[in-house]
Amino acid sequence: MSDNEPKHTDEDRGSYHHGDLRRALLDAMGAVVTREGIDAVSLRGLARMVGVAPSAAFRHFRDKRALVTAYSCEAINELVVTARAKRDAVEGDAVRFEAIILAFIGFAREQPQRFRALNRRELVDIEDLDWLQAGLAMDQLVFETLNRPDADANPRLQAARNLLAWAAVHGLVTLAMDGWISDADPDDPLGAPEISDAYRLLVALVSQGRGADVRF
Amino acid sequence: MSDNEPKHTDEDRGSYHHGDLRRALLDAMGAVVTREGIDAVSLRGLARMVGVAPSAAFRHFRDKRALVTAYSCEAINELVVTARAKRDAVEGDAVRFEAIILAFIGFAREQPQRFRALNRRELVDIEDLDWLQAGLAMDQLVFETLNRPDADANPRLQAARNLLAWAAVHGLVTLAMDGWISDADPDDPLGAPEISDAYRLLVALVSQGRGADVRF
DNA sequence: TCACTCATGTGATCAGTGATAACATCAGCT
DNA sequence: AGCTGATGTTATCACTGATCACATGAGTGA
Repeated sequence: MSDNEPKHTDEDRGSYHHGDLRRALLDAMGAVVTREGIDAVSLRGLARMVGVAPSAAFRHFRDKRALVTAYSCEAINELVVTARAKRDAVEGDAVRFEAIILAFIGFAREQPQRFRALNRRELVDIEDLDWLQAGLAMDQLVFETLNRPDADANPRLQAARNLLAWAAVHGLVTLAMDGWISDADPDDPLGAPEISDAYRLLVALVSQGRGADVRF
Repeated sequence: MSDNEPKHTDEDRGSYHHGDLRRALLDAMGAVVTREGIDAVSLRGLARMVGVAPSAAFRHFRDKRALVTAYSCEAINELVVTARAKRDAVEGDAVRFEAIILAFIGFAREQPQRFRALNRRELVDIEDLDWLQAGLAMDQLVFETLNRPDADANPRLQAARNLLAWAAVHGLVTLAMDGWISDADPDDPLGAPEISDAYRLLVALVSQGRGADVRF
């Protein structure tokens, strides 16, 4: 073969030395995060996986924080895209609201380590423009779905409902993911009947402004 | 002075070499956590603060995880004690419920780094007996307060309400603490009017089973 | 075609980390 | 008095993030 590669043995290949080391590092990081969580990520480990010297990573990321930020960015964007798609696939305010919630819960349940990494705000560079933009997109998605026109509601009450809904979903997901409540029931869509009950109550509250008349 | 101490210069003093190195390490850790967060804690750093060789710490803690576990234990126990005291200082189910919630929110707002450390479940040894017991005490406190006798309520609905309340409070606190929502308003008891609104809505929901008729 | 340049990767090295082992020391008991 | 065990020290290891000088090769312009 005429293209005698350097010492790399992996499936890199591309134009330059490595091809796209930045991508390769992010992909390797994805694998590590999925397998062992974001705290197990090390620059040297990623470099080893990709077959490159540790210092090479610093050509593409100023420091580890920048790497984590870029990873977080991509994860947020993916979450936003899939959530928006699921929301836009259905009609009706209440259903769309529910679709968004379920998209978040689904993401958290399918890729717990990835979702958990998203919320480790202290690990990212909160000045990073890409990251800020991704966060903005997520906020916008959430609020454009929650803040639906609701003629006869007091706007302040409506805001309170939305924040409470956001917090409750976040809390349910976080508590389950961190092991404070079990969500291992395979028969239940949300992992446990109690969680599903709480979720239904929440939906009823936000959709109808009431909760007492939910039937179980 | 007849008690010629070893080379320590600090305010240790006690019976043996150091006095109570275990305590001193935990106290030093408390200082670091409060100032810079739990991720900034290093065994060597603590040993340096206390004026002792790094390896000395391993005489009192099997590894770093054990140290963090012990710290978490003490923090949980303190939270439980103060929350229970605040709850028992008032009368009436609804008021006691609110007192517990406010105790948790207060702890989180007054000692954010400490509270955040509490929730880093992946950092502790979840087999540790002391830690398990502390967690049990907290669960018990929460549930003995939330699960008040409520004759005419469907138990499943009641459980859903309680879980939703727990999750919502946890979510509000977490979101605020992690900077997803601002809670820096000095005029508001919970840090921001939106948070207070959401909190009032939650209390109304859980206390009365409704939310639509809250006045703002 | 040739030389220049800049992006990319290498190797050596640094300080800091958790952890372990061999050694030293002191308290308290017999 | 002397033994023993708890406690602390010193030395060392493998690992981490980070930085430096240096090498190499892709692409460009003359």
